[in-house]
Amino acid sequence: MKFSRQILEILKRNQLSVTESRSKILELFLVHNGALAHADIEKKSGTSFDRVTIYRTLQTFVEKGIVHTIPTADNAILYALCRDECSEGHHHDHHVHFICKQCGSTLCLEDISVPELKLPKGYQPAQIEVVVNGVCKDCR
Amino acid sequence: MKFSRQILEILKRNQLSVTESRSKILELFLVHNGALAHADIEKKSGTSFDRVTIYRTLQTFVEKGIVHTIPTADNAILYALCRDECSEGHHHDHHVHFICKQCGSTLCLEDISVPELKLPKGYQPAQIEVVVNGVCKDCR
DNA sequence: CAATAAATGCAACTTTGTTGCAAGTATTTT
DNA sequence: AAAATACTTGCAACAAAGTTGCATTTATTG
Repeated sequence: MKFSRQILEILKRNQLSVTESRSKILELFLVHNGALAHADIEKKSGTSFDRVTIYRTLQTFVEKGIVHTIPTADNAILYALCRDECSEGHHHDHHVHFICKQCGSTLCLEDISVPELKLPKGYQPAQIEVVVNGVCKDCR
Repeated sequence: MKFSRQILEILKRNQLSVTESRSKILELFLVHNGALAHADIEKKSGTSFDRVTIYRTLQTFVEKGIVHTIPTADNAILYALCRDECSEGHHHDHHVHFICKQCGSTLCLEDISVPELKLPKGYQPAQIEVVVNGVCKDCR
């Protein structure tokens, strides 16, 4: 049960007790550096955790703002690490996600800013999700 | 079994046989003028159709480009009518959807153009989905 | 109107996600 | 450092969402 300082730090900061499943799942996100679906985690963790535990862990992470969900056209829920700026319950208002058609991996492009949108009269925007589909730099 | 000229026209144009479920579901989309989830259709059609039929009808409509799916944060698949410009299999490359927090309805804002995005080097965009969350003009 | 092709409904099944509760593990307190 | 407390986990059972094969019904074509 020796996990990196970083992992312990993240969990502690969010007032979560440090358990093996949380540490391990968080490690997966840190290592993978992209979005993961529930199924990915189930596989990559080596089937060691109960399905329910994974569901609950992800849910907790979302609530704490450690991770956020990404909507996709084919309706698989994807989860990705938030940057430090994400505070509890309040994620970035603008988010750009890139899904590669080839390798299927999903990346958060948090450096890319979402341009202003002109909405019709009367529409008040609160959050904007942008999902770009295409070919990533490794797959060309 | 008297459905509007428009409905027959859409089905015919897509080489689909005119059946009651297809006509009725298509009518729902035309009347509702917004996005519908599978569950909405099940309710609004008056439980007259089998669940499976609805799944298959929606799938067919998506394949033919009559309808497209909208990714949402809470991962319910939404379907919305495509404009005429959507040809088979090739939908709009840019799409703006607005989901109202209050009334929950989802609209396609196809008149709104998606601004250019600057992606990091090597990333080739193919399709851009923009989902805006907020308050619609009727709910203010 | 008959022949053919396609769509529907049913049943059974798979996959995905949820809930309550007993047992186990982490944290806090002394 | 051990006991008390609080939280997490895994199991079982369940609910919801989606899929597939096949017999029956419905639409289209000549």
